[in-house]
Amino acid sequence: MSRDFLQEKQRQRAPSKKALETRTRIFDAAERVFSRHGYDAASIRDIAAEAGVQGALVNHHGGSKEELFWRVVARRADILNAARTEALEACKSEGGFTLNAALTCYFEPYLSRADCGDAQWLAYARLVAIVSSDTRWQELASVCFDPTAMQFVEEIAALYPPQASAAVATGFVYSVAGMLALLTAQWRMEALGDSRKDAQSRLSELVTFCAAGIEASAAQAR
Amino acid sequence: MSRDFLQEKQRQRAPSKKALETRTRIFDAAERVFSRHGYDAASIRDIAAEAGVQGALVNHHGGSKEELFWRVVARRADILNAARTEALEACKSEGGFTLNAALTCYFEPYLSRADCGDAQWLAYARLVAIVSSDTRWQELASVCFDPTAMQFVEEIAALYPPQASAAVATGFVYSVAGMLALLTAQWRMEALGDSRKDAQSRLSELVTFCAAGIEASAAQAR
DNA sequence: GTCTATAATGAGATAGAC
DNA sequence: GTCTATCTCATTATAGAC
Repeated sequence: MSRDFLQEKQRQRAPSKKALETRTRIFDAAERVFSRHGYDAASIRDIAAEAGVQGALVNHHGGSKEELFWRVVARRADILNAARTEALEACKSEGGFTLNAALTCYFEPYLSRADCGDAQWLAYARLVAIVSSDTRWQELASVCFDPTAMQFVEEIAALYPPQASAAVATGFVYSVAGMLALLTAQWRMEALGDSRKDAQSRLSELVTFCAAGIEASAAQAR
Repeated sequence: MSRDFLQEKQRQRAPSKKALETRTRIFDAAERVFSRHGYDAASIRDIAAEAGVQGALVNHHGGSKEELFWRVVARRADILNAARTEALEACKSEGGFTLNAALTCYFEPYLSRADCGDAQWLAYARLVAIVSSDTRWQELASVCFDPTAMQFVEEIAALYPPQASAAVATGFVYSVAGMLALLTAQWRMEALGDSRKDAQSRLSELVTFCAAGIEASAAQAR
């Protein structure tokens, strides 16, 4: 598997408006079903039923099951990465670049979309968690997420001496794991005694947690 | 599904030595196959082949696929929880109880087994990651992991004023997410520029990261 | 682009002999 | 306890009509 098929092949003619709507409906349905059941337990039939189309149409628009998953993940990754990079650039040009600001620029574009009631973005969060935790999706992760993550890691590492850069990279992975936990493991937090709900204050608490963690790790590596 | 079947039902007579070996071989094989492919993508046939037995025998010893998964997860959870609680008690009775010590008591029993070359414990790490990140295994997690986790959360929360307890619970979930990331996402750390390997120093860095994070979150909640 | 129908495969589970 | 054989079901994917 490679990213090749993510490039739409040259079409004979532009797709009709109706076809595009159907395709979007299928991709949205796939996103929800994959997020509910995971990759393997999700079936093309489930996805077709959720989208209100026939199974064959899912294959037509999405290709094989694995291709469909790649496409669904890549679709929002592009939006997300653009928002993250843009926030980072804005932050740097305003001269207020700090560790806390960098983490906020990375987390916020995601959390604001997911936490504020958009079911599709919330579903997408679980897809990212799946991709991030399974070596099976290593190449997909490296295509969709690593370039932007690398950019952030380098910017943050520049705040510290060179010998701390490995600690920063690891701290960033811990931070992303924390972000995904916030999106997918609130049930565990509740089970352990945290029933707070406010999304904004959870974001700021996550940033506090991760920034302190990276700061301490980098200081120890000095 | 409930935990009922985790209680071995009364047997007519004690199982033979050979039968116990076979059972262990099947459980070990299931652990490896589940960890490689995830729950859904793992098949009973794969597990049987890995154990060198017939498929029917897997059902005989493990019950249904879902029961088998429960049993495999519960098997090591008992060992792990005992080691964690014991370390915590030892630490308290020596009077050296701190946040860092508590986190070390929770992480170390796991990481020392997983990082130091034991393939079965390493495989088990991925099972825990699966259980912790999917609401489908919510009940399993609450049976196997929540009681001990709760104990640690309460001990840690006692170090802070009451209004910080929710932040401590959330910080603990972030910390466990970090521990799982260390065990299952080293490939991401390498992709982002950390190629260090030493297990002992990674444990101490993880503790540094999480302790600083919890400390800062608790301080903010004050 | 969309549908129906179906091919081809592999899954989990069990019956019953030994 | 262990094996062989088989049942039953669901899966992905495609062929071909419209």
